[in-house]
Amino acid sequence: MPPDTRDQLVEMAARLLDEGGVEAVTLREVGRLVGVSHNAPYKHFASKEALLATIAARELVRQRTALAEAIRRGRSAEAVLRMALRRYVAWAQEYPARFKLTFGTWSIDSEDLRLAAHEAQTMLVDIVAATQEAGALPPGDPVRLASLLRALAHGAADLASAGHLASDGKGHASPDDLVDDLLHYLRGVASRPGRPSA
Amino acid sequence: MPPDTRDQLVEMAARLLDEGGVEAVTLREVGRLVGVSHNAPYKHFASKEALLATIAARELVRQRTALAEAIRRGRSAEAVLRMALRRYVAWAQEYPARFKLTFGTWSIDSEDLRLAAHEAQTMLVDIVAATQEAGALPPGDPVRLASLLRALAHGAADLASAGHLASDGKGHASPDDLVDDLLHYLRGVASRPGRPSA
DNA sequence: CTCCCTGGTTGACAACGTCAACCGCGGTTA
DNA sequence: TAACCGCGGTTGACGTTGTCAACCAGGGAG
Repeated sequence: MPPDTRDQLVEMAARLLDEGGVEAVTLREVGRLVGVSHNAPYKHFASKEALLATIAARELVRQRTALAEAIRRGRSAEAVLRMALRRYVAWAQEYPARFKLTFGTWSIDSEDLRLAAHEAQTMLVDIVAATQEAGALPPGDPVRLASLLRALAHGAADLASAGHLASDGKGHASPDDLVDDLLHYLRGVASRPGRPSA
Repeated sequence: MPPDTRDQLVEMAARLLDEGGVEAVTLREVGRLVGVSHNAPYKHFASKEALLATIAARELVRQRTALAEAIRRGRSAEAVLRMALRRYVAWAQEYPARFKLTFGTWSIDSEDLRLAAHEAQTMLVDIVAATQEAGALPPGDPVRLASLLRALAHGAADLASAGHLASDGKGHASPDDLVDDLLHYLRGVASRPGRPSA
């Protein structure tokens, strides 16, 4: 069978999302572009939010896949970690609307979404734990350390994509720079005593 | 004069924003609540986005004021820095919609907005520089270090407010915890060699 | 007195999300 | 074979929204 209508709807919605942000995604326009009536999308998605959630879930699955691939090909654990964080910020800058949608507040409560997000997080925690064992990160709860790294990558990407990083010319730092800085600092403290976890 | 219509509009819009998120803010409802006609808001704001931008600017100004106050009363530079970051994440968690609006992508290009944001950033950089001099942060470009700290606080707050931090029970870390972790690590590396700035 | 700006009104329009009703076709089943 | 049913599609309608246009009261400037 040729790509069925549902796939085309998701694809077109993603295109609109990339081109004009989430507010440019309208069910009627999506249907129009696919060549069906303005109400056809409702035969595949319960609501506009459900369609957006489908896009977000697809994006999370892709990210998990890319992460698995990075692990498979990566040399050292630290290299894999750096690559994963770099990929995260690069993706956020190339597709800011998808990024905001995927990691913004989900208006719909989808099991797919939660599962996909959980899997991606678990993989990151594994990478962090491996990097800790390699001595390139300080010891401590790997979940918490992964949260720290993820929060920094997320914040840097979000601020950058909103144009709130380095307003004036001098000390402008890209999200990549900030990720590198943090990894550098953490490696510096890796061989020292004192962990923050109680 | 009693609070003029414009102020009431901003106030009501902020209330709607807090109660139901940005999508709950509608010009017509705002006018309704204030007791004027559905088109009265257009006599004060060119568009819905302009009204939202006004709220964001107001929020930024308040933040700058609070920051200045914290500097005035703070004991050590490090205490002021920690307090500022804590305040940031606490505010984000108490008023998530204002937070997303204020630090999200601005759909309108207001000079007020840029100026207010720039001032707030400058104050943070000053605090960071003072903390560096006190030896509680590693040396290096204070602008870049401030970006690092801000990115972490922002990312942690954003992920938390979207429910993407610590999905499973075990290693759940609050934004405050992550801020503390980062400050702890940075203090640990403060007295060591090796700065990331080239 | 007249003019005009400010802040308010009502009315209209197009677009959107969503609901309801209808419909043709393919497969299941009696 | 014939009746049936659900899936994917249609058209039409409703209420809400952002926004534009036209109109209007009143108060200060000339």
